[in-house]
Amino acid sequence: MIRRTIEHFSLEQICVSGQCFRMEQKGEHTYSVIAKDKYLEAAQCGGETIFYCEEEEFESFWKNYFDLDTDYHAYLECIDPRDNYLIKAAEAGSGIRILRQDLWEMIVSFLISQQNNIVRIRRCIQNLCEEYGEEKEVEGGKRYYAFPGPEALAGLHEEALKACNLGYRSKYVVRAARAVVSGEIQLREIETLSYPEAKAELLKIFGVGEKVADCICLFALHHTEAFPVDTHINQALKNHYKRGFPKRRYRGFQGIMQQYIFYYELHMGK
DNA sequence: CGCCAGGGGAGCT
DNA sequence: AGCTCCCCTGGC
Repeated sequence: MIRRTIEHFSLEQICVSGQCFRMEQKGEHTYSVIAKDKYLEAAQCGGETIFYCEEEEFESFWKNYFDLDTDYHAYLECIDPRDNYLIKAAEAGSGIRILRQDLWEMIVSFLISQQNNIVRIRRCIQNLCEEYGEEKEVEGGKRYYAFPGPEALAGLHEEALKACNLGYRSKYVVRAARAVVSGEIQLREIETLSYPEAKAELLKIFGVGEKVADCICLFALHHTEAFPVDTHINQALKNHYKRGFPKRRYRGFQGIMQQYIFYYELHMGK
């Protein structure tokens, strides 16, 4: 069990920020997360966060996963004080972190996300994991399912994934899995590339377009200059940035600002 | 039953 | 860059 007081960190905000589909609220202050083959429960009371895991696992995995070594205060400080909208958005979502998630998981998750809502995306991924992920067990006896690797999905027929509720996105996932297994798409190599190079590689995957590629770059590769534009962001840009979002001002970390805006649009209503 | 929207994408021009 | 068409579920 690890206790930490962390500035600009909110499990609740991260959970509903829409970048992770395997994090859920368990109790009033408690959350569970599954990432790769790992399971974590965490709680937040006041300014203190409790991670229910061994120190070794916290240090070697979760600390990096939650991006705890990054100074988000510095990002918040950069915001144009005259930009009332962004100031409000960032205040509302100041506890958001850009998680460092697994590349394959993000490819599949955001392939599934297209023309889909968050509740259903979560269900699709849960179905996928329960059906094809390896079953794991934590000490308390609690069972969970790891995310299925490309090998586990490459041999499937499209119809099999339709049973997981993926609908027409099934073929995207199966084809992506085959591309990885065949070596046509090399995940380890993509991880070493710059943002434009990685994005170009990801765009080669059937079913991956601009928006999905940017989500993968931001949430898996931590290319914080990626600025995914979906319908909500598009709406916000139309309403608040008629002359375009000031990407120059936030060069290199527009993606952080995107998350504040996305969170604000989705949860603070309009 | 029909209609439509939900964090798009492919394939055109 | 902008357009059309495609695609699957769930809610109304």
